[in-house]
Amino acid sequence: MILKEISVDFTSPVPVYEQIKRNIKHIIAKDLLKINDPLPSIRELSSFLKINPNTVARAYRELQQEKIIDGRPGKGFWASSKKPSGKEKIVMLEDEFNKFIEKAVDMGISPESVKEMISKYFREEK
Amino acid sequence: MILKEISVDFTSPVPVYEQIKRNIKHIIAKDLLKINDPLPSIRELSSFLKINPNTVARAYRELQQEKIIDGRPGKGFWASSKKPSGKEKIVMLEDEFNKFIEKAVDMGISPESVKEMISKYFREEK
DNA sequence: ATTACTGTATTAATATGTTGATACAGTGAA
DNA sequence: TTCACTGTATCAACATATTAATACAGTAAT
Repeated sequence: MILKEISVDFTSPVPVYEQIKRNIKHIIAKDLLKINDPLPSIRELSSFLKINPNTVARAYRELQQEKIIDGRPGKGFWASSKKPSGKEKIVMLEDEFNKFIEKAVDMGISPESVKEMISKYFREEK
Repeated sequence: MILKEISVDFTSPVPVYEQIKRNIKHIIAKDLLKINDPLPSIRELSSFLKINPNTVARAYRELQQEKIIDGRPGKGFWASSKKPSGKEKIVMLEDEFNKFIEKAVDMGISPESVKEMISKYFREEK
């Protein structure tokens, strides 16, 4: 069971439902949860974490909207077989990159410097 | 005067003080405000925008903490001569880029795909 | 139909973030 | 000092976001 893979920090400014989302995403990314594998039920996870079911429900609902997982009343939730395609993910990534570029512009950094910083980043990566 | 360069959208979810910060940053980035040039006083800008002085004060205080501007009671605020150096800005940019990469990892996107997406971005830029 | 699980909806409590009302304090010129 | 401007601090009002209490509804096995 993947329950032990999930933990939250109640002192963090990051909302609990958001921490749960990240946990699940990591679990799926690491392939600890394959297509159609069941997630812990909302009640199971909420009592494990000692939080309200609605908090877990919100995390699951948003993951469902993002097509990461799927679920139905009475059946629970499972890792979606319609996970976002590579193409869809790239579109999401482009959106994030645009936000990053916008921040750079806000800082008054030239596109050339941004480019250089990134080249350096990938060059130094091991 | 740079007053006309500053405007806020009260229907936006972005807080007014944040909009003011961005305005000022853009103005300085575009060199409409050079080192030691005075900013409108807190009261002047707040009455121009028809908002509370505290809202402008918050924007100015945070810009001061970011070393973008400087100021003193009785003297007003002015564009800082100690604006973040190119090196400091690059460090800030690297932090932002790391967050971006972390998001990509969260999405389960390989570093190669990220690299490719970015190359494409700069290739298509005009 | 009953049981024992599932998720869902409604509403309230709580925490946090944003803005405003108002009074206070620093600076420099007349 | 007095005046007219600066920024600052305190507190309250308001909005928004997060979490909880609680009741409701779907599914499947018995």
